[in-house]
Amino acid sequence: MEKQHSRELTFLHSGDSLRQNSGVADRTLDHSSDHVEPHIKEMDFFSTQYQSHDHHHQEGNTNNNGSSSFNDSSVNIGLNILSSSPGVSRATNEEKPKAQVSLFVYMEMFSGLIFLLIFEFKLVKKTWDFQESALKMELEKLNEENRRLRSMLDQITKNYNELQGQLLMALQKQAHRNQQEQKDAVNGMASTIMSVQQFMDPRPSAALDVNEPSGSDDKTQELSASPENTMEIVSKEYDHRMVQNMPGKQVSIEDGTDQTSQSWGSLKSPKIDQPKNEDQVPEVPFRKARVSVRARSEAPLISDGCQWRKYGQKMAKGNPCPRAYYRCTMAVGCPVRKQVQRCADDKSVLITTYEGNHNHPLPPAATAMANTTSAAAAMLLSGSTKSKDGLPTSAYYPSLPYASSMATLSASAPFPTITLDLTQGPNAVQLLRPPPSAASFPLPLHGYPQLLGNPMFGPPKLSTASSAMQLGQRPASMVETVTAAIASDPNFTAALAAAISTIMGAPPRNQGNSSNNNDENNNSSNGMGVPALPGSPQIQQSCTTFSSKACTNKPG
DNA sequence: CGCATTTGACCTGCGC
DNA sequence: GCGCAGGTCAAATGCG
Repeated sequence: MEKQHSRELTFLHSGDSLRQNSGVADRTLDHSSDHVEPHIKEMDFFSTQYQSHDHHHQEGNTNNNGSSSFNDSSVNIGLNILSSSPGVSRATNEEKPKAQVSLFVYMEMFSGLIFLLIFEFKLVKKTWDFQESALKMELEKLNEENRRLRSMLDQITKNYNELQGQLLMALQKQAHRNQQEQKDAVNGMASTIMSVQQFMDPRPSAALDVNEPSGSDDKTQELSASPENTMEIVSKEYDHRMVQNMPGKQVSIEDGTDQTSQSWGSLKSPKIDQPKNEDQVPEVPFRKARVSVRARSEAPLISDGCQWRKYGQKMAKGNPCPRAYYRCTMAVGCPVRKQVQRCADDKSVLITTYEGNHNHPLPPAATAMANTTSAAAAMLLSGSTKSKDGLPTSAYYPSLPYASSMATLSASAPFPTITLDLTQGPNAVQLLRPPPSAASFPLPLHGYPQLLGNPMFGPPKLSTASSAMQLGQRPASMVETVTAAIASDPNFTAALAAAISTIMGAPPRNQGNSSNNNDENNNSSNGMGVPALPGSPQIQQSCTTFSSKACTNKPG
């Protein structure tokens, strides 16, 4: 017991004096180990009584006896320790100073150690405090930046909403004008198509005969008699519907529903009823459009933030991988469905095809994808339905918020399908350049509440002359615009020719057209990313491809 | 036990 | 009219 204490203390000694003392201690131990042991057990090194007493005696010894006292203190240290208590005899007190010095050294060591520990603790605490304050400052900085961004976002949102309101107002005004000028528009369109087709393809087209203006009031009915004019009817319906629904649309926008979704929900009636007059237009089911997203993923599903329930799985022809069918379950009656299938050529590519629009608010995680698909669908639908203006309707290039790198309009799918290829590099979209005469306008706002209501992303820009015309220009200027576009861009001309050929039910004439794909590119492009115009008589099949991808679904 | 998934049957549209 | 293929339904099954 006593030996252990001695060893510890000896080990803790430092400095010359301490080394000296360690020798003293060793000698003491060697000399009196047998006697000291029972007494040491009762010793209290931490007693204040001892400390003050020892201190006092140590000073006295140092002054009076000097170093000699150290030499003589080698005997009976145990007794010395005991004699440090008050009331001991004088004879034993002679040995006391030397032992007290040793004790004092130990105590000094302890106190030094404790001081060191406290110092170290304070140092660590200071470091912590410093780091904590640095972190706090950083956090405050981030908070401040967050507030700044928030205010910017609010400002942008406000501006966007204001612009949106102005746009809606302008569209409403334009609607009334359009109704009055629709006859002229039809006449202008017919003559434009005729002139363009004669320009591109001099062969006579009997289909054009039905486009001759009849001059009767029931023009739509007459036009609907011929499937070749379905596109035009649809376009009129679309415009009328869009304009008519705008005021009521605001409600839908607010509650997150849209008529497109509802109509898409009724999948059993994809065909377009041919109205007898324009008053019946709102009952016409809207076209189904699909947005296919290609992304590399090993997971069976890409996480788009929505909740889906699988309701079916089929083996699709031409693909060894099964196609799974999912339904959005985030809200009761949500019409959105999606199909998930791995690419037959590249199993690492997951093809997710979305259909419909959500009729419920979306979580932030789902907003990006929903915006992307909505924007893509809007691009597709707005393009094809504005084709009455005689322009290549998909010739715009949205900056979709979800990093679409390539947009493909599929011609082989039963419904208009646009493919967003996320497997490509981000620069791929640069391949798709807008026509020179294009003007930038937001997407048509019909049926896409997510586009309207979500301030996260600005409205995807569409660069299209048709958009320009629809949103602002008078239909009377369409012919001029078409003429200018044709004159200015040969690619545009080729695309238009292909589109019009498609409209007229004739196979596309590849005048300067590099696309010869028969499967998906029947309505095809000119190889410059300028799409042809969809709008074949069967609306469901009216698809346009301006970029053929290897792994798009090929039903049938 | 409730919910999600699986899977075969059924429906519908389209081409021949 | 028939067959094919895509899409959907609903009972069966699995899982937590």
